[in-house]
Amino acid sequence: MKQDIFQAIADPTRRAILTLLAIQALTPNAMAQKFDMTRQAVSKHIKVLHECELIKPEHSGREIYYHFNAKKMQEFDHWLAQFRQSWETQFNQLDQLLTTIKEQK
Amino acid sequence: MKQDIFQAIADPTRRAILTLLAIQALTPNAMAQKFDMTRQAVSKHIKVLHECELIKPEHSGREIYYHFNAKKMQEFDHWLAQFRQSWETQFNQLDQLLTTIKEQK
DNA sequence: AAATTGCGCAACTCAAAAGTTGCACATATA
DNA sequence: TATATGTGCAACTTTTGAGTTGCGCAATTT
Repeated sequence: MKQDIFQAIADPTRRAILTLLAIQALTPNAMAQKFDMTRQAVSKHIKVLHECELIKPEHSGREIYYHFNAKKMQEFDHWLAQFRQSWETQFNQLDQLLTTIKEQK
Repeated sequence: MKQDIFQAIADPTRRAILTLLAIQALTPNAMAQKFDMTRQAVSKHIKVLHECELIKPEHSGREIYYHFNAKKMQEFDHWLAQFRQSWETQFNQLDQLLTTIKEQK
């Protein structure tokens, strides 16, 4: 069952994992040590992140290093794009309001 | 209980509501008609979006128009910023790889 | 004032997701 | 080969969240 990136980042632990992995690749055990949580719990988060391809595994002997996949994270950027115009518009309106108030003085 | 914006956008219906409201302000009833869903169900989504300030109510008689709050949506942009460097780095590495392959030909 | 309309709130059901425990498998080390 | 280590998978419990039904309140309409 394919996971969706929006749900993947909804969880604080998963966001923390992504922040860690953006700096350096880590094994599941290494991640579990960072958070006060069993390895299996972290492993489930890893599974979610992996299924939606936000992270990628790199096998090295019996260890698995998970890497952050920046390309996938860009999908948020694309989703956000539809709102950029809105916030620019709202800020322009704010500017206009401020200008109007200034002129009224 | 304060909601968090990451959880707010995790739900597809709430994302659809945000997309609608970015275009124009709507009442809860108007939203419910857009989706095949009871008004109360939409109302719960509105509550979540309102609690984390992604939308703002504007009372007009007995109707309530909900507006998209672009300023709040920018928080995603800020959160994403920490990863921008990562994906630029990864793309530069891809560029270098492609260049290397090209030179080997 | 009575009826209608638009809303929000609370209680309930049902499904999904987070976390634990236990197990199986592959890779390393003695 | 025997043992230890790193990992994923499955079953289970507990919590969370989406959606419905029913109710009450405030603003309009007749």
